[in-house]
Amino acid sequence: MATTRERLLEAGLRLLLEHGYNDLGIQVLLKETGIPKGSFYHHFRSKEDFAMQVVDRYMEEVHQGLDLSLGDTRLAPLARARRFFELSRDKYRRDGYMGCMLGGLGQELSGVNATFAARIEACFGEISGRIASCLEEARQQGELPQDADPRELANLLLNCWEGAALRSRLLRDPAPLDRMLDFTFSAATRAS
Amino acid sequence: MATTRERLLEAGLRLLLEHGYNDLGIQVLLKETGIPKGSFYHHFRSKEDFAMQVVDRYMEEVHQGLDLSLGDTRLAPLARARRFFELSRDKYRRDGYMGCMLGGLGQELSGVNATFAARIEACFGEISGRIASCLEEARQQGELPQDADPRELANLLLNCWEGAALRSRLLRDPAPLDRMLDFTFSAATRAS
DNA sequence: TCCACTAGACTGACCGGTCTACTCACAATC
DNA sequence: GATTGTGAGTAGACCGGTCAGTCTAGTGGA
Repeated sequence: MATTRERLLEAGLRLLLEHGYNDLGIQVLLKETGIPKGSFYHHFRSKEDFAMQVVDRYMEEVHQGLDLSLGDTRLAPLARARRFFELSRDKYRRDGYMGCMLGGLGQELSGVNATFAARIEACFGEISGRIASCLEEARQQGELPQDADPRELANLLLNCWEGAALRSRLLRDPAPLDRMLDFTFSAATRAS
Repeated sequence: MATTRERLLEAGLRLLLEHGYNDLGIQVLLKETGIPKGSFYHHFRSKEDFAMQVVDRYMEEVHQGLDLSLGDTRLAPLARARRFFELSRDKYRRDGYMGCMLGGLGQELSGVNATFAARIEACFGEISGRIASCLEEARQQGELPQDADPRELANLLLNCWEGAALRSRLLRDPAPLDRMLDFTFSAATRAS
């Protein structure tokens, strides 16, 4: 049996994705996990602290996905980048197409909570940075135009992906994700 | 002085964009407007009813933007579509780059409230539909490849826009919006 | 007179967070 | 090796505050 802390974070991943931050009550989390309140506040300073640690946990999974895809040297660099998004899409399917937690929490909280906004933006920065390295490799190998800007392109892919993930969440359907990938990747190879 | 109902909706536009749904208390709305609770519940059945009407109001503004841009026959069809997004960007600037209310409420509520999810998706459908008509015209005039699919392309533009709007909200910066427009519009003209 | 509307006190439920009591594995002591 | 002390973790009753929503009273124009 996993530790109390791990069980809370695990449930947090699912519940925060579904409910968002403000709609998720501590009591619901505790009821779902069968863990009493005293334990929760022993392991976490506050609800906000908890959510932050859930985000950390979420990012661990994201980085695993990046390791798996960008590190797959059997693929050409551009295919590795695309593979990351495809792995993400597969993860979304397992979650019932609820989209991306970063996009969800970012939208909900960035208007009010600067700490959260900064954390989520930092997460996007991390992801975008790793994709950018991969795209730079693609550029050097001639898969992208020589004058392409890998960092800009990585941010663009990520942002468009988040938009597609929102639409996918609304429709509970992966189609917007695939359409976005087809369009942006075929466009990226064609122009700077 | 505007009517009580109008003042509430007006404040709702601003406060829902900033706080989202769950973080916005009725009391805050009433304090900001100086309107007593009895009046609120005279004009609106519930908080959810209120938010729905704020969305309706938001969509009126969106349609005005669409009228202004897509109806501007001095521009070529493709430029009209782009103009709509530029007008939206200008509106975001006036709001302090808080992104799009549809994206915000969609992300926050679509995991829990099916009524809201359907309403927001319908809004996206309306917008996308009007852009698609414009893109169809662009296709007929040869601005887009003959085999381009205007409806798909319109959805794609809108989705990518929403992603860029989220990032713009996180950064309080319009750059992601402009980058997205440059990339997608130059790509759309080039390929199907 | 009538009714749309204003006005705000009030309600019960629920919120995040605190508090004290308790359990139990394990280390220190003789 | 039995006894005792210690602290991490469990357990849930409880707290003040806030929530959406209700209720009754009053107001003012038609």
